[in-house]
Amino acid sequence: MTNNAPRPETLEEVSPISRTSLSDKIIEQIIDLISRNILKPGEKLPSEKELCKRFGVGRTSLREALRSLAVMGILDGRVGEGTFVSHNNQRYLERNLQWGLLLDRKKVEDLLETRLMLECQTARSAARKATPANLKAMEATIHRMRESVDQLEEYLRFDLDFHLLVAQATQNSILYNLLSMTRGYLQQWIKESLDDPSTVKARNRAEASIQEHQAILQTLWMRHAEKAQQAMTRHILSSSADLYNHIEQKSGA
Amino acid sequence: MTNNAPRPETLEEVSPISRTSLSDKIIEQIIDLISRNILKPGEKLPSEKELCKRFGVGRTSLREALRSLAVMGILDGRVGEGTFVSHNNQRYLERNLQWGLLLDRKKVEDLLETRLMLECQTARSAARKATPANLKAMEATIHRMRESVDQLEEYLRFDLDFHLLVAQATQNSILYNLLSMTRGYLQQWIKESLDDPSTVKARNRAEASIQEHQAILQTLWMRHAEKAQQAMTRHILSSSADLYNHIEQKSGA
DNA sequence: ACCTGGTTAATTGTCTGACAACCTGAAATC
DNA sequence: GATTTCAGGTTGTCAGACAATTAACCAGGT
Repeated sequence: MTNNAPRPETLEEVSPISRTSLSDKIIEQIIDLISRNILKPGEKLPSEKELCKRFGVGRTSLREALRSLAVMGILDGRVGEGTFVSHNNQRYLERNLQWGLLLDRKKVEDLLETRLMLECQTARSAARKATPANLKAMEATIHRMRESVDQLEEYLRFDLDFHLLVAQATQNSILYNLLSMTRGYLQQWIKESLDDPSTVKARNRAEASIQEHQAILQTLWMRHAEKAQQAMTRHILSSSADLYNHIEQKSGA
Repeated sequence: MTNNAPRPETLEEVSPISRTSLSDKIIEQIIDLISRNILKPGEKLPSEKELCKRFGVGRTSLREALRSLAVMGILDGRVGEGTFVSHNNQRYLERNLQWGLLLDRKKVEDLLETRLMLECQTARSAARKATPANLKAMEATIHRMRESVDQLEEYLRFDLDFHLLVAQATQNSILYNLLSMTRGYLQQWIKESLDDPSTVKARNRAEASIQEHQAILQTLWMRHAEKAQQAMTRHILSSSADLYNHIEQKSGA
């Protein structure tokens, strides 16, 4: 992001100078403050007037920066209260992919394929790195799925939780973010497809799904990477089947 | 994004009303126009004054929207010329993930692990979907790598090209974007590590690398998904080895 | 015909001041 | 003590102005 291009040696290498706007610089500074944990999640920023004085810029530039960060989900402006650092930076990628996919619909199939890859590789990695605490948490989540098998909303939330727990067990935050955003975006389609009367009974699907989750968890306990990957692949494929039908049917109509 | 929450049936379900700001609504409208291809990539938007009249808002709100879209890489404002729809929406994800990584400046190791997963799965998918034209393009790129084996900059560019061609062959734009982003972010580390005198001779590494690329291409011609994945995995692992050394050494110092 | 320079109009970038909508907390009132 | 009211602060929005930059046009020289 910063302009540290090498000094051009020949005329070919001259690059257009970056006339970064003031708000761009402000954005970089604020992101830097957050990444160095000087601005902590949930914390309130100084007022706009105060920030204007400190940055030495007008309110326009400052506001454009704050607004951009708010749209990206990094800041959160509340009228009459102030501007706060969003406490869930983790959801940042998720939110942004949504903007991106709004640009580029039709990509649900791509998303499904990507998700399959991410999930099965995540399972593989989790089999190696998961701690007993991670696995116990997954166990508890499966239990909650079983209890809420008749409440679609809750059930789906626990389902999502399970997959996020697997991703978390890899201790790879990038992987976690990627998986979280793909799944987050698919969530609405999943719900739609389960509400679709033409699909197999949601209830049956849910119980089969619980079995699959259990199977995945077993392979993780066994720390068997290969089997974990296979179990996850099976699960994703079968849970994607309804989705594909739903999508084809919808696009055909 | 739009507020289509169900009408609350009970008091429990009342949700905080979304006081979406004007600029949020403008952003949604512009994104919608772009996604429906009414605003085409590269096209010029009306001037800010004109847009203010059409949207019926002040210049502040409009500018905050345009600025946010510019930061996300969707629009591109040029002083004295106008505001344009960015012609490479493809770069959108890349750009945003970079912002995300700035927030989360944790480990390059996570990135390397993620890259390994993406690349080997990409190769697998490419083995199924690549067209002869795709494969010929890869062949040409390997040829160029061989010719520029003594010019680090060029060589690395072709190397990157090859991997992007593989990703492109999957015909999955999301996968392509994710891979492009991870690799793009690692590029600077890769160059650093090859300049590092303590690593094995760059020249030797480059020639070994060309062999590996050739091997990958062969498996793709054979349309053998399993072998493609293996070949790519080998390649990434061996190309990552130097990187790991370089990083450990650097963080140790 | 081609280049050169200057002028002008249009456009984005930035600043300032103002007002509206809103929240918080303390003072005033019951 | 509980409730209402009010004052101050904060974000959201608007309007006007100027600066910086660009494109386009036009006249003049070669």
